[in-house]
Amino acid sequence: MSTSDSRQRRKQARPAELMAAALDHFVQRGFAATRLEDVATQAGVSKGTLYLYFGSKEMLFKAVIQQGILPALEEGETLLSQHQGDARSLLQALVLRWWAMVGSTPLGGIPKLMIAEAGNFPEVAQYYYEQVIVRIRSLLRRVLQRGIEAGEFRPLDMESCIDVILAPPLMLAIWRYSLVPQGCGKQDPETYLNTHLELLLNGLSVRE
Amino acid sequence: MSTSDSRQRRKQARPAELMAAALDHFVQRGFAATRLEDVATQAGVSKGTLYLYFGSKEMLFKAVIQQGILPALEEGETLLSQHQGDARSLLQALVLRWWAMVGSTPLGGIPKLMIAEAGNFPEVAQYYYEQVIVRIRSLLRRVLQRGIEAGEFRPLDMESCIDVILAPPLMLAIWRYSLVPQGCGKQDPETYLNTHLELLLNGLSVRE
Amino acid sequence: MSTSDSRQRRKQARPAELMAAALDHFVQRGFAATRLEDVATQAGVSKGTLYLYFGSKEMLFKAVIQQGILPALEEGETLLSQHQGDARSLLQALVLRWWAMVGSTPLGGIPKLMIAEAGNFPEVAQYYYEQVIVRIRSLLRRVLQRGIEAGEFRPLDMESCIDVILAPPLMLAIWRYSLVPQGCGKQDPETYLNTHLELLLNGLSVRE
Amino acid sequence: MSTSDSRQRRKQARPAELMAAALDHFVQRGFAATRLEDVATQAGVSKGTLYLYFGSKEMLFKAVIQQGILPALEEGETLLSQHQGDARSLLQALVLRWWAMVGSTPLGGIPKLMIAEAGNFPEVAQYYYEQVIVRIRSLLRRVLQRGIEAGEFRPLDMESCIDVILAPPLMLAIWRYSLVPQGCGKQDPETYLNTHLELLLNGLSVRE
DNA sequence: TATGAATGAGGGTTCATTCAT
DNA sequence: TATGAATGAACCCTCATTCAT
Repeated sequence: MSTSDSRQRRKQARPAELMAAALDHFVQRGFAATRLEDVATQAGVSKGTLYLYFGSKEMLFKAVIQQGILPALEEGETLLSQHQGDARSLLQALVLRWWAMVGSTPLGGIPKLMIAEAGNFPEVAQYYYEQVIVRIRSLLRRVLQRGIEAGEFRPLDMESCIDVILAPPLMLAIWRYSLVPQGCGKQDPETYLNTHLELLLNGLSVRE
Repeated sequence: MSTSDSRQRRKQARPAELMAAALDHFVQRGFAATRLEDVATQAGVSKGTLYLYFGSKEMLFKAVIQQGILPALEEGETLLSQHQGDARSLLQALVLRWWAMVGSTPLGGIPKLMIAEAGNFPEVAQYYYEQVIVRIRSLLRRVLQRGIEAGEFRPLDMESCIDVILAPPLMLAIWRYSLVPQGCGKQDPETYLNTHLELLLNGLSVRE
Repeated sequence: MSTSDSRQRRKQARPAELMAAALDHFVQRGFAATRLEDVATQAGVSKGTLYLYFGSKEMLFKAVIQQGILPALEEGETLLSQHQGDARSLLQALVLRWWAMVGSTPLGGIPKLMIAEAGNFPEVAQYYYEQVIVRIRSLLRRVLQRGIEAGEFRPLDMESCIDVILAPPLMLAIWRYSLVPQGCGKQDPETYLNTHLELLLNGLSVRE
Repeated sequence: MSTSDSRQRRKQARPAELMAAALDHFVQRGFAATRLEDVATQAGVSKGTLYLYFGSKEMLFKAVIQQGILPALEEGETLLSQHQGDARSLLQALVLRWWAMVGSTPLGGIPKLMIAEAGNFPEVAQYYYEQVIVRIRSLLRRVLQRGIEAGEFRPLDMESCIDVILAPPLMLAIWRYSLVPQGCGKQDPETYLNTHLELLLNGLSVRE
């Protein structure tokens, strides 16, 4: 090859580095308040370099979202297809795995970002809804269905249940990128998720 | 009199009208992406008039937040002091009243706004945390305490429980101002809150 | 009126002032090399003010062209409809009037500008062609026709003749805004146009 | 040898290829609007390679002009020194040869380029004026002088005559690189130049 | 010699803010 | 009090230029 390895490797890594820096800033300040120069600086390059990889601020934003949602999806689908146990443990595993693989990583900021910017990027919101939310809901729907059929869970309004299952983990991630960095409140994700699951599974379970 | 009543009334109402318009825009697009001209236009005045009532965009923002959180606080405190029934029904009443009086009104957008802008306005976030979140949590803490003491509720980790109680109503409001306006998903607040309460109260309740 | 006269008058005059300054710069340096800040400064306003009257640099350019071609057209049409004499004197009058009313004024730079920027603004070039060139040619065609029918002029290839009539006055104007300002050559428009007409009319005339 | 002939030839030809590509773009879009990357691409090299041959965009521009004007000069001088016939036929030959050897080739775009960029490159304009225009005018002056002395031409203002002789061929070339490529108007150079010469020589000739 | 990734100055454009009326 | 024309700082984006390979 005519270009050196280190150079090649750098070129390969740049987009990911830039997207990571961009995610940081977008999540912390929002799209409009993020200065591309800050993103570039954080990634260790100059402003112009960004444009070698992303055509515009908006395209960078979209790339950040797209790249950010893939891991979550794969995790979920994989888990569901592999799991063998009962619905209770599956639900538990889903929530805890999501936290471990997504919520607790930088990608955990994407829900906050999408919420904040949905009004400015309707088509990205649409995309996020279809690719992420619809799939996650469908995944949870199948789990609930399985639990109800197995007599583990009470039959409750399915869609509402899904929302109630999702809300606490989502709020955990959102909080992490909004008030917590400002020194407001502390989080104990372990305890929090366990309490959520405890309450949830107890709440779902059939009373004699 | 040289100034008519209607004009007087108008002048009196201006700040509130401007804040309402500003809230609309801030919630929908965020602080940075909101143009003061749009706010002024929606309020039916010119751009310059805004500055007769608010010193800057930032001060307008802070005023919007401050005015927006007062009703919620009053509601909660009133309810707690007046309520006579058991903890279950008090919890239920709190959630449903909050939705009726705050969540379902334009003020319901404030949580989304605070979440989105906390990174850009740390001192507002701090203020919001102390004035709203701390109080609401303390309110819920008292309710839970009462329920546990009365043997209605199981003793669970208090702080986590509070988070879990808050998350679904909050998400309901946030959703309402993020993805739902983009045509993503539909909401049935009644069913949703009832399912939440059903699951929650069942989850909290002591098993024999 | 609520706004003062002087302010109103200023507002009214601004677009013309800005276009005059812009014409100056566009003609001298070309579209791309013209800095809007320079245009604004020359017009005595700030950069931002330009955008109160013209949506973009390109729209300013188009406005400059459009406003710039109107006077020339009116002149020509008026002259033709009013003239009573023979074709020779009409031709002479057309050329000299064009110089007096257009070529020697700042508008005389527009042909150079159009020539330089045609490749960058095809649709403006099209517009200029249809609105200016086609009309001028048609005007000259009628004059030549009249002269031939009256036996004043020899029958020559009409379209080529028109080009040959137009070229010297055009070059006179173009020169004025290209090499002459750089200190290259001097112009004596009177003599030049007279020589042109002398040669032309002699060249057109029928030999016995 | 380590370098093949074809590579050697390539290296030798590079500057000319680059200048040809640059001429194309400069003529079509102007200096400022021309991107060096486009020039390099059209010449089949990378952007950086340009800088191996030309120190800057401006130096490339100057080289293009300098290389572009040499052939025209040689043509003219050669023709004058060789010609034996009368002034009429010499004038005719000059115009037609210029068109054949310069005007109709890519070099025909240089007049348009010089006109457009004179304001941005005064020293290039100066150079062009001295090296090209002054010489061409002096050439034509000698021809006219010869014709007047031989009784072929009427005595008219010499400098104006030169301008009138030059204008139509120049406009022919300029048109070719401005409005014609935008689909405005068609050119028939043969007819056009013949009409020009016909009118011109008739106009110059002495009446009995 | 040739490449193309990287740079950063420059300029178009937006919009919060001011102020004369 | 209300207006809206004017301002200019800020920021996105382009592209001539550099340089490590």
